[in-house]
Amino acid sequence: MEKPCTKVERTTDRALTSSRDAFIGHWGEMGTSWGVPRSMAEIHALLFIEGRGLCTDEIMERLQLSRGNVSTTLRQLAEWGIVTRVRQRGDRKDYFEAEQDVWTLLSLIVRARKRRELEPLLAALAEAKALAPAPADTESRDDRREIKAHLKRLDSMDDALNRLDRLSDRFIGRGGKGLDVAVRLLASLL
Amino acid sequence: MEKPCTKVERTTDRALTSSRDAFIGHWGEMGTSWGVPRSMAEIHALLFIEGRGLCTDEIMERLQLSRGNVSTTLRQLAEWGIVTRVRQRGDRKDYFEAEQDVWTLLSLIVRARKRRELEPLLAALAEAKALAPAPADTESRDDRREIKAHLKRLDSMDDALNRLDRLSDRFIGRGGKGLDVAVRLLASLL
DNA sequence: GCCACTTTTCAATGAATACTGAAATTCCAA
DNA sequence: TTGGAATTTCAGTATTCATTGAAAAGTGGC
Repeated sequence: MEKPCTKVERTTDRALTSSRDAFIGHWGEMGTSWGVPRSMAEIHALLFIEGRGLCTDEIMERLQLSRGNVSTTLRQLAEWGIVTRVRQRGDRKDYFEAEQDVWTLLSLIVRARKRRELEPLLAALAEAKALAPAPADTESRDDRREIKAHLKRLDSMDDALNRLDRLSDRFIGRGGKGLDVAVRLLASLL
Repeated sequence: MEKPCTKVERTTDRALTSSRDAFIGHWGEMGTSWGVPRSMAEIHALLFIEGRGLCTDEIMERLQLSRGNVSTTLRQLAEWGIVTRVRQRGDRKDYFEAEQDVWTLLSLIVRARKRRELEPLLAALAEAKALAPAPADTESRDDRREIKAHLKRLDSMDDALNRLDRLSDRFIGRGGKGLDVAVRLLASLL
């Protein structure tokens, strides 16, 4: 026979689950528009919002994803440092838990994308500069002007991105609270 | 018969073009990993690096894209404010030119994405909060604890994203140099 | 108001990417 | 070491998303 509290328990759980589902759904949605596979964003959201370590099977079950997908995605999230693998002794399964501090989380995301995308782009800009002709005296006046304008565009882009690169090194590099500090600093300065 | 300078001209042009192509290619590549269609990033890159107004046909020709694609993409870029439509009198064609100031460009990008993605996410977080059960006295001690932890997660996320939202309003909202100022400020503070 | 030209729309196509699931591999407790 | 449990890999499949191109709508000059 059920205790009276069972009913209450169930509605509580149901509400919690639907709140979590809403978060997971929207986080996944956001992911897609930022070039992150929906299932990766969802897995991360699930781990974040549960706030405890989950094993592969729990994640598969809850999000209805294949084992391969979950395994691969968890490894990537772990590489980015957003999720950590935890082993419980006496249990062979791996458990995964998500970084719970939001500023640390954001830092980790920014760091990963900076490495994967900003740095290659900076290299590419250098390449484009190298490819450009030098504004030598042998060129016509118009050519020299055009070349200079071209180089100026590349330089201004390079300069801005380099600034951002260095800034993120300073405020995001290693450790968690740098971003938090930077944001509070800026907010206080207005 | 060719004049001697023609040869020089051509190599200059070729070098300029290959430098531009490199930029366009890499910018397009970057776009895809940020959820921006390759052709959109390429069109923007072309307009930026040419630094002058181009018409639809020139863009189609240069990037080998269909008319429909170019037309649609230009309209979106114009909506974002990254590109402006210019009409030359005595010519029915529309010409498009890209914002040339990099900080203004970055501001416009941030602003557009904030509207399209950050703000909906904030609304979604509010929804998730509303869906969560209240930690009422009728709940068991454990339930209350779990509910509170859940709300705390949602709140910390909400708080961080709201801060970013307000910061960007302050430094990015209308006008171009806000981002530049913010970045220089932060850089000087370290 | 008509004609020539330009832009926009959208259903169909194609390309890229994510996902699956079963086989191969690794791992560890006994 | 071995057996069973867990994880990883990967070729194939599905899905999603960008792109095309032709037809429709719009636009301005005459």
